[in-house]
Amino acid sequence: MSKRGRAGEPPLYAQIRDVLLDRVRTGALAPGQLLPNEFELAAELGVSQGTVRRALDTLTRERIVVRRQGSGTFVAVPDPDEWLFRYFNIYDAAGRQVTPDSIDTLASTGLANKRECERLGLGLNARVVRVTRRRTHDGVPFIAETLVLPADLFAGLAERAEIPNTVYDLMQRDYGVLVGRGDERVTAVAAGSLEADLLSLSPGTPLIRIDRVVYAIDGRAVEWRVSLCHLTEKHYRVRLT
Amino acid sequence: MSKRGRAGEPPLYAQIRDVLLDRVRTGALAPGQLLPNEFELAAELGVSQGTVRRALDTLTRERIVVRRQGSGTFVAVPDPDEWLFRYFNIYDAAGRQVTPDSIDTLASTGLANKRECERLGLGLNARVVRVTRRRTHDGVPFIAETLVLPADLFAGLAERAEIPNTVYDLMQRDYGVLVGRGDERVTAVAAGSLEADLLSLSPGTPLIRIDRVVYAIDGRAVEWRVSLCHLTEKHYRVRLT
DNA sequence: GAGTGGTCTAGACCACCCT
DNA sequence: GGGTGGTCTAGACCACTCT
Repeated sequence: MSKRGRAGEPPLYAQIRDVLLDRVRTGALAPGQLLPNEFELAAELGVSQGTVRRALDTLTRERIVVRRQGSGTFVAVPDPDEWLFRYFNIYDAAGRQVTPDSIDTLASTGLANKRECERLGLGLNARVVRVTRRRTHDGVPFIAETLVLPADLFAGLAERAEIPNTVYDLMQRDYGVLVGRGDERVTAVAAGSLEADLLSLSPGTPLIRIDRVVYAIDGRAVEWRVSLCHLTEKHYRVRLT
Repeated sequence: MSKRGRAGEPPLYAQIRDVLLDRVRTGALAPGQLLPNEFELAAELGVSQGTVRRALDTLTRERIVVRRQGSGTFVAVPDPDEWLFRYFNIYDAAGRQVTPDSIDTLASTGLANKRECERLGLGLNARVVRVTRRRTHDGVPFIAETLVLPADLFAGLAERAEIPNTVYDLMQRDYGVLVGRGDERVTAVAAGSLEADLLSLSPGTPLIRIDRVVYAIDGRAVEWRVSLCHLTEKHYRVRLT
């Protein structure tokens, strides 16, 4: 890392961000841990306090760290509820975010098929963990979904006694995979006989099909999920900015 | 505006942001206009250059201004293509954003009904402009939509010879309404006989229903739109962050 | 070369949290 | 009261754009 931004090199504050992010990724800084204050970090890294601040501001926006005035800067702790809601954008008629439960969860491991390799960016002969489940609201099933995850990243996942309601904080807590962003493709489909059965519908009922790929902060795809949702008095919410 | 952040007062950079935003809103700074440089603004407003920079950084993120190193800071010019794509999140199978055209556009003015008043936050006896149209891709109609706008904000809109393909840059160019954000509710519905006719489908075909309210930067609702979309080989894309 | 925004530094004071 | 992040200032140098 050089002091002056020589040709093509990223600015100092971005380099500092990367250094700190690496410490979180490798576990040198663990979730919940208090970071040194700005002046200590600045001295250690050989930059000014303002540059450290700028790096920490970036990490705050990326939800990697949490800053509390008067207390300090902490590595963010993945919170199950927060993660459940962050990617679960279904709201009821009154505008309240819906809290789903999971039932009939089944997990297995197998060889990835062509489509799975494609969506997850895996090589040939890669193994995947597949999870199927139904999600309910007030006891009524309204989503049937399948999750596909690279088995080498999540060893032993299929053998766990229980798959939690949200897998994203599990990824971060137990497997050290930092979730960064996701990409969804939404379409409308007619319920087939399978979905009709799972969700107690007439075949042909219109459903929302959400095809989601989630990427780790380093860009690797870590989950492909397809959710078929029957939305009555509920909707999928998108904020346009 | 006070120099020191006294109890409860927003920070200086936020106050400066508001001052500059007001100049854009009132037209004192017109779209495309070059702003004074950071030092001139700082001198004029009685703050330091760093504080002005921070305000301008905020306005840049909000897409109110555009900064070009070596050239200066300009008030953003609403660009039809940019605005069309910004809120039109439909992509084809190859991942390319779809460019829609409009046909059969009809506009009229009338008294707002209860639902319209509700969604647009209008008082009783308010008038609205209603626009219906179909949108096509490669000449094939795939969306039927209705737009509802407060008539007092958009005087003469219904009488225009042509309603453009995207109304959002029109709002900003011709009516001085700065578009800030939108909120969409997505559900799946079965095509009724009307939609089936408009989009050449069999009744009962699953459609995506997008119910959108768009708000100006000052928080007023400026459009309520319902789009019924038939997505074959296309999808509605959502980025999760 | 003149002018602009982008980066980086150094230092001050304030508001807030904890003990 | 001592330590932390949040704000604000002043000034330097760099990279980029235009003429």
